[in-house]
Amino acid sequence: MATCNSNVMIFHTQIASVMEVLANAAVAEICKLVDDDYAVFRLEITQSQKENRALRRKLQLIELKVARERAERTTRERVFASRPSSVKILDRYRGMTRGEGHLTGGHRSFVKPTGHETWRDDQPIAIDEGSGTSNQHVILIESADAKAASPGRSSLVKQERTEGEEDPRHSRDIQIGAVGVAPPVATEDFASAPHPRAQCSITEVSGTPNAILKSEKDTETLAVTQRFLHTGPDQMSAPERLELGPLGCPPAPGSEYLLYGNPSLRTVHSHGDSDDVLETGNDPSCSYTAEMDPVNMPLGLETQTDLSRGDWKQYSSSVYSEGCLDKKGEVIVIDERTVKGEAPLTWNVDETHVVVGHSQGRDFLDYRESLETNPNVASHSPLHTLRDLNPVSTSMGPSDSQSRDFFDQVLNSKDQRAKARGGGATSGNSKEKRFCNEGFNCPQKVEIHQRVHIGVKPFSCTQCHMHFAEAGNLKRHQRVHTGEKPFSCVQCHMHFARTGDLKRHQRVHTGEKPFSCTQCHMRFAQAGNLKMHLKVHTGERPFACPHCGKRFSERRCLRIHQQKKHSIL
DNA sequence: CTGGGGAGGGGGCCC
DNA sequence: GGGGCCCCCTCCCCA
Repeated sequence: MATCNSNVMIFHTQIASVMEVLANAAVAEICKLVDDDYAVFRLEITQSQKENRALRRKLQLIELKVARERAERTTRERVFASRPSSVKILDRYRGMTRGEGHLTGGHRSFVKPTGHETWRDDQPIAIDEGSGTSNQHVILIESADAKAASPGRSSLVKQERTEGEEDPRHSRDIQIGAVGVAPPVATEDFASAPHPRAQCSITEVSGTPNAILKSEKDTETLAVTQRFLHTGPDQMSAPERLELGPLGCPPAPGSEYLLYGNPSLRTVHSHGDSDDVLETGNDPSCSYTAEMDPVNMPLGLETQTDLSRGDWKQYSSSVYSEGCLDKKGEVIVIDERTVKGEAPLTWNVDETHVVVGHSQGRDFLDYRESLETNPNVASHSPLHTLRDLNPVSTSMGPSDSQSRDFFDQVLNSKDQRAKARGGGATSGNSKEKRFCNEGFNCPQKVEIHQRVHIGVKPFSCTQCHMHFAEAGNLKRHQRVHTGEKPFSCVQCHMHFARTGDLKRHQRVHTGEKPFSCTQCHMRFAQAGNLKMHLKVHTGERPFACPHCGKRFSERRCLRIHQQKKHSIL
């Protein structure tokens, strides 16, 4: 019995030993697994940290670039300030101030003649005073060095506005300036920097105690920038230089394009080496996904105030593209996108242009008309809606009911406009249907198309105030400034900037009049002329003189009448 | 002086 | 990105 008990004890002891060994082995295995996972986790953390550092570095490069650009502009402006004789004041807003909302005439006043590469001090420039109420002027300041390096490109374009100006941009400037944030120097043209072809686009606000400038992304950047301006980069402290980073990006090229606006009204995923991809959701039909992560968007979102008060500038300036301008010959790289052509591109980060109207006033007119015909539009217009958007809640994805409402309203507005146009070969509901119910294979096209609806016009001309939703339109527009008219008529000596103009002109020679009146035998070479002619039959006289009540079929007739009868310019 | 046609300039937008 | 079309605006000219 004793022997049996002894054997049992030994057996239990052996079992305990085996279990201990097994337990130790299990613990070791678990520890090994934990260590492996921990190593992987650490690796992932390290990679994330590297990515964060890279992004931070990219941000710092942008900040430094802004500072350099501002310093350059300050220097230029000081130089130009000593040359008042080179200032030319042009009223480019004649039409708008007359309520015509059209800039054509104004443009013609200062578009340099073909063959003249630059405006010179001794070159006569028509100064069209236009209306006495005109309160906007453009000052073209010639830059000798820039002219030498880049003939044919005006160096500085200043816009002056008087105190009566109601331009929201101006209002924002006043608002910003009132708190004494910005120094009384030049504005920021984001990518203008020392470069042979560099141009400075200065938006100067006059009529205020101090020339009010652009807002800063944040106060820290402002402080560094101001020190930079006063001391220059070499005088900066080492930590500041380190913080701003080296000049990884070369100075911005000379620019005729200002890529106005804030791509981050919704997030534009166009980074890295990958293709420009807009992660706009699965629905390609005008899908719209916006992301804004405050954690990953450190550019002063906390400084955002309230877009409803007109702080779009601050807003956009804090979220401008983190892209880096680069110039490779004639290829300008912006945010990993390349734009070929003579006209380089420039980021202008100072504000977002959510433009519902445009210079010709057509869309503004449409908006007014919509107000007249549909009072509800007044409270649901894109303008109102944009103002009402919460600047912090930038998510405009389908889940955002407010944003959905916004787009519904904008789309309705556009639809109304299309209906107002009516009758066009491609106008009407079918066109609108094509706008939004058909998919876009290319995400970039989605983005471009979305601009149609939300009115964002990120491409801005550096030589005038015009903004465009598409880069191609900007390029086309710049022929207005360059005077380039590459299309010539073989039957006469006329030249045109566009093929369509030439094609239309050639009807003069061919006698083709494809537009016929259904009420009479009249035929016309242009649809617009037919439309005007139709008023003869309808007796439509929509333009009434506010002074005598006389009505006219055309606005021009009313204007002439007012000029001659009432001495109203 | 006004009405009306001819024609060019230029922006919006789609393909 | 460029082409093309649509549309609006304006100027010019003439009856």
